[in-house]
Amino acid sequence: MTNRIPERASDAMMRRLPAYYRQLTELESIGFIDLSSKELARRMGLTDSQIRHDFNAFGGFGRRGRGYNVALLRRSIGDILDINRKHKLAIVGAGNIGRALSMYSGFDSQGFHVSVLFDNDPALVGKKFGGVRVYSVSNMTKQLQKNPVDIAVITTPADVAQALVEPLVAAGVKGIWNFAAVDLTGPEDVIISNVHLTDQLMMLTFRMHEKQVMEQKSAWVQE
Amino acid sequence: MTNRIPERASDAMMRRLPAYYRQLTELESIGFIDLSSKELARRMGLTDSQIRHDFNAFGGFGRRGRGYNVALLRRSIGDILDINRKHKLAIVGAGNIGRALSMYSGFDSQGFHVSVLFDNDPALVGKKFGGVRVYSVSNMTKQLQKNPVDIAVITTPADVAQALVEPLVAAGVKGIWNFAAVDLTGPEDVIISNVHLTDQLMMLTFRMHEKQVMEQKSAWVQE
DNA sequence: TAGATTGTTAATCGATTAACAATC
DNA sequence: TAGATTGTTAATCGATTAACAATC
Repeated sequence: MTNRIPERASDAMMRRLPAYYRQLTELESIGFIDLSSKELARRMGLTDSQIRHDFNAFGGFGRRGRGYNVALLRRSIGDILDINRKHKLAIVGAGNIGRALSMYSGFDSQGFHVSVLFDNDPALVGKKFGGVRVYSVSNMTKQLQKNPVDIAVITTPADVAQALVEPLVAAGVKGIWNFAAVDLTGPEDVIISNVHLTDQLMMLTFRMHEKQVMEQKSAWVQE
Repeated sequence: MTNRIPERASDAMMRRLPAYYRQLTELESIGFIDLSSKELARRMGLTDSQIRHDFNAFGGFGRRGRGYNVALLRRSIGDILDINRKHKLAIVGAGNIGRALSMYSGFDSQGFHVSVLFDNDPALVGKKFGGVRVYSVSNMTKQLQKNPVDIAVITTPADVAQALVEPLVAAGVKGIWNFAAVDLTGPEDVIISNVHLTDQLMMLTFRMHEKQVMEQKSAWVQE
């Protein structure tokens, strides 16, 4: 028997997984029991072939001739995403973004629980935002030893962000969601996602501009 | 002469453009004048071939034997991204996320200026966050006629988000950055970017879980 | 059984990388 | 001129789509 080490999923496929999960949650809630790849493809703007390919990369959850059981499929994709359990989050940086994320209502319902905030500002330490208490960064290691978290969200100024990675990893953090405007690096067994909010706005203006240029060109050719 | 309509850039390439821009801004600030694709590749973890390919899709900004002039290249990519001019933003929804984004310091320095906030809550109307005044959503159309914006940022509850698209588009908005937990749709000449914050956390847990499983499998095979 | 639809392999398409002539 | 490095075409790689046998 070969113990095939599963290949790393491509970024393109990974990005589809939460979308599948959302769509299936929606379909389950409106009473769908069975679902064909064709119907799911229609709703999501994908091809049925791609959907079957994606699901099969993780083992195949359907029945020939019948389609997929929506509840089972949703649960299976939840397992793949590892969201059928709770995840604890620490937010480091209790500024605007950090406080907003700690009060964001969409996380808890998906099993993401913000359990602690950290900040350097003595004026913020001891305060609570969204029911989450702010601790001093100087007590971060001690605090995370008492109450470990899976994921750290970094919302500090860019210049102090990299220095946080080492103590966070030492405290057992396995994933970092970084909103500071730098590309953070860390040990290879820790997943780091660098968000770069302004990049997203730049991609928006790029597509806006691209569309505008294409329309001009297209009108010009027609003349 | 053929008037080739430029092809739509792939998502993969588009995502590299802001990263190029950031890297070049950094290199310019530390005094680089010329730069080879090889050196840029090394710094960004890409191949030199891909970099030359990317730049050439937009016309080619280098000189054989010499490399690229950093300042010129940065400016050229800024033109492609359309960020060498100011963009005005309206934020619709003055809740946690909306207020945080209005106070976020990273936008203005890149030419993204939040000029107005809208909210339904009478308790918020008239207040200011980050120097930006909150207006009632019922006055949105009138207000945007007086002070038009390029981009709308939607940070409302999911159930009211879609209804905002039509009036925003009618008021001249060409791009929508949507943080509400729905996929918004609009006319095809408007660019809509649906963020889905929880999707990003799910992708993080997916990679964390994937890594964990791969390590277990790998250890198991070695036994 | 007949019709439907998966799981899976083969074909196609597009993106990345390699190679090298052009030229600074 | 010799060395360096782009611009650009060709080769390769990987992802998407098509096709169809398996089977509910």
